[in-house]
Amino acid sequence: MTTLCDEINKFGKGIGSAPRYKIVEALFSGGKTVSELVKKTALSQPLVSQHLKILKETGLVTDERQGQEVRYTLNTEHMFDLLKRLTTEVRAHKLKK
Amino acid sequence: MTTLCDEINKFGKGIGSAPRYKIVEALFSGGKTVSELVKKTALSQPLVSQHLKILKETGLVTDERQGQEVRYTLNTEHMFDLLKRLTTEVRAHKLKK
DNA sequence: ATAATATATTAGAATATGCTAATATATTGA
DNA sequence: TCAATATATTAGCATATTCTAATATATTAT
Repeated sequence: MTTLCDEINKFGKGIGSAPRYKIVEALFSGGKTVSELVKKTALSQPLVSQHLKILKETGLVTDERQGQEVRYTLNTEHMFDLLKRLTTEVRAHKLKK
Repeated sequence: MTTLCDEINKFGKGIGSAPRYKIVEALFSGGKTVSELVKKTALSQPLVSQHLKILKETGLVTDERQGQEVRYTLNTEHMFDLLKRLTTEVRAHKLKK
């Protein structure tokens, strides 16, 4: 079973890397294909693919093949849920003081 | 100047490391001295100090010397603010779809 | 089937991170 | 001042990450 701790930790791993956050940031404006991400982030194609794989494993993005291309999209439901849970913990601590 | 991107990235670096998240987790129940954190996390004293230094640099904790001891506390204001800003971005994207 | 395009995977070098052991500094009390 | 306790720093090794270059796979069109 995965604890909230593990998930937050994975989330942090995802956005804690500069190139990965660059990719996440690019996805805020909507789903993008790998090529589009390569253009937008100025990272090499293999590197983008490698980081997308990690982002997918951490649950931050989802992918969908569309013919020749693969479109990656922010998994906003998951992110939002995680952020909400973490915010709740932080807020609880804040009020306690 | 520090952008939101940089800050979120630093935040991720902070909680993206297993031992560091362990420390952050221990701090959710209130400020603790280094010794207390060493006990609670079962990590070595130098390691805890090293990670606390990083957590301090990323803005996740603050420290305050109390005589012989140093008490570390979660910087909940900063965390809460960051989470709120990130949540806003994610929510905006979520609604856009 | 073959060529063209998009994406993924792999191997290996470069760099960064995490850890332990040893040592240094800071504070307090005798 | 000296010993005791708490914390911080440093050096060096082990491991993990990041990156590039080369190659593999998948899809589409001819």
